Parts: sequence; C-alpha cells; structure tokens
Amino acid sequence: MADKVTRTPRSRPPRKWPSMAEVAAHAGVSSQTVSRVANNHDNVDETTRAKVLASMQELGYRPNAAARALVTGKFGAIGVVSFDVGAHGNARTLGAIADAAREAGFSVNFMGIRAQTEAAVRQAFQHLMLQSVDGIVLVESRVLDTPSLHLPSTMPVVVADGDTGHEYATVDFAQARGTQSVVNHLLELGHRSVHHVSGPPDSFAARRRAEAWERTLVAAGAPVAPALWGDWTARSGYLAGRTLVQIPDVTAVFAANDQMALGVLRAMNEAGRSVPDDISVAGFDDIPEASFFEPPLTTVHQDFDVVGRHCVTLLLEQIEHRGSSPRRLAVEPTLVVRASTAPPPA
Amino acid sequence: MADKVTRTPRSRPPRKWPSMAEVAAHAGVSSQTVSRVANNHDNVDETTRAKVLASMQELGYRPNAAARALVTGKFGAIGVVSFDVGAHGNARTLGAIADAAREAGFSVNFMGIRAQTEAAVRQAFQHLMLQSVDGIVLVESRVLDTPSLHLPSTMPVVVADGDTGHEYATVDFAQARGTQSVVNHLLELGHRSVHHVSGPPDSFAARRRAEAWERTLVAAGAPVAPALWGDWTARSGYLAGRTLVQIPDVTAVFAANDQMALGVLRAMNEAGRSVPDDISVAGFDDIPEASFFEPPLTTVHQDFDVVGRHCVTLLLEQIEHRGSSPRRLAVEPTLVVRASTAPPPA
DNA sequence: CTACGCCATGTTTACGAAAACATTTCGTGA
DNA sequence: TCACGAAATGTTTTCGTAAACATGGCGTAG
Repeated sequence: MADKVTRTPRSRPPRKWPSMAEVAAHAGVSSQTVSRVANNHDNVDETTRAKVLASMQELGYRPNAAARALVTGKFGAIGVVSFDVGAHGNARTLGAIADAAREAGFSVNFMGIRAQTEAAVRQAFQHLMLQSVDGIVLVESRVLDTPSLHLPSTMPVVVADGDTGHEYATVDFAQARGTQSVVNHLLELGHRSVHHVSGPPDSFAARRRAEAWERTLVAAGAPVAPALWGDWTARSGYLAGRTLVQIPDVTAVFAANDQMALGVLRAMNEAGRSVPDDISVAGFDDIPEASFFEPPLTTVHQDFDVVGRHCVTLLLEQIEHRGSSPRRLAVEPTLVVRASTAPPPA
Repeated sequence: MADKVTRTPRSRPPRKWPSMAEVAAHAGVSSQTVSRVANNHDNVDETTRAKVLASMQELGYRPNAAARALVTGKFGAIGVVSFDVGAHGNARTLGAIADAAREAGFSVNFMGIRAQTEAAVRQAFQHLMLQSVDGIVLVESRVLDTPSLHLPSTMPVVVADGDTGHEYATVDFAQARGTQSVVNHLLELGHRSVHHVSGPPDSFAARRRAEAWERTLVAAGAPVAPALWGDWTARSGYLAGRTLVQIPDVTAVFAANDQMALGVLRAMNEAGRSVPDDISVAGFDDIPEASFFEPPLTTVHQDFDVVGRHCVTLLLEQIEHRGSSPRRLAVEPTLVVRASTAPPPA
C-alpha cells in the first residue's frame, strides 16, 4: 500500500514473546521436548524437565494460544451468550460459569444480547464461533425458535434457564416446583386466590412461572385472574402494583422476580395498603437484598452458582465426547418465608 | 497412551469447516484472493469478489480465528478482569464493555475474581494473556499495588473504578465530586454532620468516597464521626444501621452504595426511626431499584454504560498505537434527590 | 552376551491464514 | 507502437505449536 522504496520491514511488534524454539535453544533441547514439558507429558526426564522449566522461567515463556488452537483444534474457551447482565440472576449465572470454567482450565468468551431478536442471537452465536470457542452456553434465551439458530451439529450447546423444546442440553430451575411452593404457601395462609405479576412473555422462565402459577391455582380450585405482564424491572412491578390496588379482593400477589415484587411493595405503600396485613406479596429469585426490603420479602431461593457450574459440567461432557446425548439438569429452588406474607385480613 | 495397534488415525473432527484453500479451489482462484475478499481488501475485481463470496456462502466458510491470530499477532479480543459480577455496578460495566467491544469487532474474554488477593489478580491476568487478548480492562481493582502485576509493557491495560496511582489508563467516576454533592446536599438541608457507611477498605472506590466524605465535612466545618466499614452488601449496611441507631445525634447517613443504604433503611425501620423525618439516608450508584425503596432513595447516579464504553475506547487507543501515553477519563455522576432525605427533626 | 523393547529425545510435517514477494493484464501517454 | 505503471491475481513463506514419525541409549530376558 505504501511506496516500496521505504521497504516497510513488516510491522512486527518490537518485543515479541519468546517461542518454544527460543526456549529450546536456550535449554539445549529440541522444541518438541519443550512442548512436552509445557503440556506436562510424563515421558520427559526429570533433569531435562527442570532444565526446560528453568529456561521457560528465565525467558518468560508463555505458550501461544493461537498456535496451540490451530494445531489442536481446541480453543480452551467456552462462549456465553446472555441477555441483560444487569439482571441479577444472569450476572450471577455468568459469574458462576466463569468460575467453573476457569477451574476446568477454560476461559469464557462473553457476548451480551441487547436486542431480543432471533437475529441478534444468531449473530452472537456466529461471532462466537468466529472467535473460536469449544462450546456455547445460552443464558435466559428469549428466542422462540432456538433450533433455528443453524448451529453446526458439532458445536456443543447448553441452554440455561431457557426453552426446553429442543435437542440441546439444558440446565434450569424447577420453575414449576418453585412457583408451586409459593402459590401454595399463599393459599395455605388462607388467600382465596393469588394474583400474578409475570416477567416478559418472550422469556421462557417467565412463561413457565406463569403457567405453573395458573396450574397451581387451578389444581387448588382457586379462581385465576389474568396475569399482569412486567419486564423484570422494579418499575414494571410498580406499575402492575398500581393496577392491582384498584382491583377489589386482591389479597395476595406473586411477582415473578424480586425486583418486580419490590415495585409492588412500593405501589402498595403509596396506596396506603399494608404488607402483609392488607396484602401479601411474594417474589422469586431471593436476591441478596430481598431480606432487607420493607417488609423482608417472602420469595423462592435460586442457587445461581449451582446452575452456572452445571452448565459448565454439561458443556464439558459434550466437548469431551462429542457423541454423547445431551443431558438435562434441574436445580431445586426453595421457598424462603419472610415477613411479606401473612393470612388475608379477616 | 493407548496401545498403538489400534492406529488411532489422529482424532480429527469428522466434519471440519472448509478452509480458505477449499473455498479457493471451489471458486477457481488462489487462496490469497479468498483472503483478500475475507478481509475486504479493495484490490479485488468485483466479479471475482462475487464469485468468491458465493463459494464462501455455499461451503459455509468461517475464517479460523486461531490461524488468523497466529499470523497477524492480533486476537480481536479484550480481556476483562472483574471482581464480583453479582455487584450491580460491575455487571453493568461488564455489559457495557461487551457491547462496545462487539461494536468494535472485538470479543470479550471474561475472568472473574473471587479471592481479593493480589495473587488471584495476577493469576487472572496471566491466564488472560495465555488466552491471548489484545488488551485488558481491570474492573474495581482492590489490589493495593497494581503496578506489581508484572504485566509486559506491551500489554495495553485500562483500569476502571480502581487505583489511580500508576501509569495505566483509567476510567472512573469523579467519586469525589459525586460524594461532595450528596454530603453537601445533606448539610444544606441543615444537618450538623453526616455519618458514613463505607465500602470495604480494600476497594479504591470505597476509599475515595470515604476520603471525599471526610474532606467535604471538614471543608464545611462539620464534625466528622468515624466511618463504619461495610462490604457493599445490604447485610453489612443493615449491621451498620443497627450500630448507628445507638449513636445519639445521628440525623444523616451517607452509604457508599445503594445496597448498603437499603440495609440502613431496614435497620432504621426496625428501630422505629422514620426516614427521612428522623434520619436522612443517601446512597450511591442509583441502581434501578433505588426509586422503589421505602422511601425512594436519594443517591448519586452513575452511568456505568458510559464507563464501559470509555474503557473500550481507551483500550483500543492503546492497541492501535502502542506508543500512545495512556489517558484518564472521569465520568461525572449526578445527584438524584428522592424522598429519603429531608431537613433534620427540629 | 546379545537382541529386543521401552524410554527419552530429536526431526518432520500439518494446521489455516495473511504478509511479502512475484507475475500477468491492461490502459495510457510519449 | 511501445514502454510504463497500476490493478488484479498468483506463489512462497511465516507464524508457534503439537502430532506423527524417527532415532539412539540402556536395561533386561533369553
């Protein structure tokens, strides 16, 4: 591109890291021996190994991941595609995945999704495959048609907290059971019915919670009022709460997550309703702050760390033996009763 | 390792992706031309380009990032080392970094830190360099001696929300100004002094907020009571709050983040103190839930998205021209007055 | 004592892409 | 008309590593 007179001598970084060959020369062995030491092969004499390690140390040798990946076909990396990490649950799951991955010697290639379109997810997947990962975890999928992602069948995938209607491995919470436990808790307290503030309809977790809520009510012969749809934010919970206070006979509200429950609490307070004396409110997730809400929130505890670790476990299973049929794991959530639920007013 | 009789024929993935050579053969051109098309060089005839693109499409060609990185020395990836992503601010920053990075064509290699030791950070850095990134962003550093990380001088680094006493580029909030604005807000309301619930002492952000709090009080000639140290969690704020209610003359509390402020609110309520009538409480961060606390929290708004984008900007600057001296950017936080602060009781 | 085999180590090659270098094909001005 | 240069394209080399293959030394069983 420039004139050839200048003879641009290929813009190499002035100080490159030493290569195996340089370490080998320094240690007086072949580069293959250095490779064996670097990969902890056992067929190396201890004396030689020590000599090589010393040279590595002295020269500050770092293996080049790109070269290694090129020849092995493995990248030592897993991709994580996640919706809004501003959401507590997603962030925690990501953190747990990263921890588990690191312990397994993998790094994590993170890709956030802003737009909730299938195109965005597909693009993220493709970008990750470009970036070369050995497998992908999809967190909180909101894509209706996961199978249409056109993933090569060779790419291991684990779906966390998402759709289950596909052939991929999945890890998620037993949403139904968790939901059932809160709703039943409220019914057992004597409430005739339980109103529901749901998450966004395009979220699988939200939909399953809503479905379980409805099923539980129906099973108990309780009337089912239409759910109010929120978007996981406290604000949407607040707006739903303002609607709820205008509906007569509302004595119990189950919000699909704790943030929305917080919004409901606020709306109740603004409307002069006492929680739990006038109205009981329960959430889902058990974020660390839930015990400090006003009043402390009854909710369903989810162990995101376990979910994250399971994701990595399942993914590594598939990476190790490509043929293995993907498994499904469910993590049991537990009801945590605090001060925001009580029997309905007499 | 296994018996050699089996003649394991090198375990290639049965269906590998097509290489440039295959695309080239299919399109009837040289692989170099394919390379030019793949990299959008302009010295390719439009007819040829179209032919190559068609072949790429048909064969499903994906460039191999490892091979590309090996020859270019660039990886198209930035590393992010962050403390607890369960913390809202860190998660948001990470999300913003990921977004900005993706827009710039970079992927994000995430590495979480659990242990708050220098060794853990150093290990994370080294792991990232192994994984081959073009630069690193360190979020919420709690390491006292950042320069001792022994990073090669060639590795671009940006420190977000951390120590500023080093030669790395930094992006953070004008902690001092934000703190000053809340503290002055409280003083102007008529409070004689302001108590402080600080973040952990090993966090730079916490330390700077505490210092600014103290300076502001001193500048105003107000008495300075010792700060109570928390750990960013609502629980620690709650514990601090329980201590505060036993101290006479406390009329205003500034917590170093919103979660701790929430804990303080809870402690006040438990102790029968009214906020803001008896005691004013202010936080820092303006998490989305803050408007829905009981009462809605006066706090300092931080725009994490801007911080994240700035991080990427500064990092790319260094990656592009290695020589450039690292810059420092500060993001202005803004005071958000809500219902948790008021004049002290008469 | 010798041959066989295992162990430590060395040599060659492949991985896929892009830089460097080389060649061909034109169009244009002298 | 021919030389010259720019544009398009092809050929060779390089990156750092690990697999595949090759070799030499040494202990031990026959």
